Amino acid sequence: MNLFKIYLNKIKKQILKHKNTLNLKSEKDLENVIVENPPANFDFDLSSNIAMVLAKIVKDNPKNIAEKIKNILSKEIRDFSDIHIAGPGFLNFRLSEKTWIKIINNIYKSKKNFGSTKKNKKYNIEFVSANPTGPLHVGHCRGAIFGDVLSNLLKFDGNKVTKEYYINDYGNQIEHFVRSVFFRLREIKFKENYPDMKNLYPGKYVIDIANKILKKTPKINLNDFKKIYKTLKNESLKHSMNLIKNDLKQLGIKHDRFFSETKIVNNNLVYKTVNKLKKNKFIEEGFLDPPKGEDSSGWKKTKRLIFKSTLFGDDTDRALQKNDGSWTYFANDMAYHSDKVSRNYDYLINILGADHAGYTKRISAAVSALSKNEITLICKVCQLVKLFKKGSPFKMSKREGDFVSVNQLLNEVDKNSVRFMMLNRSNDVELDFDFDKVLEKSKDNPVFYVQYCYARINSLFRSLKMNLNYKINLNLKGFKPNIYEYQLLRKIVEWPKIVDVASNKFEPHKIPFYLYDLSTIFHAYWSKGNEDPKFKFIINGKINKIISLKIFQLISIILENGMFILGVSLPKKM
RNA sequence: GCGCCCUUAGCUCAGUUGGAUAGAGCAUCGGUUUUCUAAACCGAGGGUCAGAGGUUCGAAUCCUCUAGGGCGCGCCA
Repeated sequence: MNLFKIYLNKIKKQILKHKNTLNLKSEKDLENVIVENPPANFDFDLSSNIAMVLAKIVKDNPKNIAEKIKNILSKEIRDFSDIHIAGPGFLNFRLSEKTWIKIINNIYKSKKNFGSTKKNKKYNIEFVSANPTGPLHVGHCRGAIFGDVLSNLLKFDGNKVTKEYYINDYGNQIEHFVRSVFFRLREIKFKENYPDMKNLYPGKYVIDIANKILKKTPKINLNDFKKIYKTLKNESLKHSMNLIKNDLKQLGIKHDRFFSETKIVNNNLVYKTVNKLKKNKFIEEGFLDPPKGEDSSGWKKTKRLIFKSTLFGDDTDRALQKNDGSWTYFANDMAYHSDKVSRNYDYLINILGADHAGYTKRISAAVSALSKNEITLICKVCQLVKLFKKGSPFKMSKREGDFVSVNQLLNEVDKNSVRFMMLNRSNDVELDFDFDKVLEKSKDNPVFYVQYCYARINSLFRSLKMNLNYKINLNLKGFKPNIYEYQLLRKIVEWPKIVDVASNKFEPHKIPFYLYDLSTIFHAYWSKGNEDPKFKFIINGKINKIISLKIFQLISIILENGMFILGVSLPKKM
């Protein structure tokens, strides 16, 4: 139900029928033709650049061509009540009232599906994947919400989506973490001082985890770290993953699948993956040069397995083995992605933080190699979140206690505001997150602005003692939208296009921006009744104009669909 | 040194596969409430789209170069 696509096709069809009149050769000539909405100061519904595109091909004046096209279309397409040539050769179209009624009824019928096009693809989205060494902090929030909303968006657009979390439960960081728990346990049990060692995790939650473990197994043997490592690791990770899952739950996020790195190592998936790529000569033994611009004094030039990622657009080839011959993080991740590739998705998406942007080329290269260039890994990088409090920035540092956890954040700020605000920017730009601003109930806070729009519509129906779904029949006689109502209608039919573009380009931020714009036009119209009583919706307890109510129903459908995608609440009363 | 992202109004940012007079919010100034929710609305001022070239009917958008800011560079995860 994308009006612009529908009329693009209708127009193309008619023009091709008359291609001899216009000296056209084939459909290819119409490739760059678009139909979109004209600028707001034109009182028209649709606009096309077709005459200008054709001018280039048939080497004629765009205004002459526009005139010819206008003649053809006004005879062949009955939906238009007016066609107008403007500017350098744009064609502007006004839809007839009859057509509008048809469109409105169609939208109303599609309801929950309005805006959705059945794309029917299978996606895998990996996001968050934070190290299971402690609870989530604010920095994780953006990617988490981005991934969740992108999933909602793609699902709304008719696709199947698997939301996945890769648990990095292997390697040095984990050992440091488990050691931290170990020392906390000794601290509690033997009153030993917690050692002042560089790599230990300082957070209080480590003590909580130690206490939980002690409660469950009070007789745990704490003499030999190596001996109890496996058990202790399992227990510690279980607890830290619970912390993370709980944080995600509070944000309204639930993954479909958790995939463990340890499992990859234990099941020899890395060997299998490496052998596969060795056959294609994408992996070979060799030497790497030390990285430039960094201190390379500790560099060891030894022979090891190397993935030739430069064959797939990376800047340098990548090591798969450490000095001791064990696998690198990348080798394991490659094996993990090999598993994802084997699961037959149409698209793989990874959501990463800005600090991992440098990783995208090599992992994309890996997916290309593994899938014989069949599958593209799409990496979306979320830039940093800058935190503000009372207008001034405050820095988080990884050192003790100096970071804001998701838990703390949600103690201060409502989940709905957090979700909306985190998406109210393109993922490519840094985001200022102001604690005080999200608490405000004003136009400063776009969440409330959009919610208020819905609340007002509901209030209106309440005043009329009507249900929001009250059946309203339109007929030509009563259908006389005013200029504000046309503005709203024109905005309403943009919704499917917004969803389409947002989902094609993986840019969920377009949704909140659109909802805000729609709300702006609504609030403006609402206030017109203050200036001029003839714009009031209720006069003497009765409906003034049927059409405005119908339009508000359409708006509420969009707000419901949009906020559903964002995972933000939509109260009927505020 | 190299890679990714960014540079649009005083500030924070949108800008739909290249389209018409580049748009919002905040801030500033001035107005609107006997009324369906003022959590709102209306008006005013504010621009060399970082700079320079190029591509073309047409560039904030595409290409090249330059300058500035952020993140990163592993045989860590």
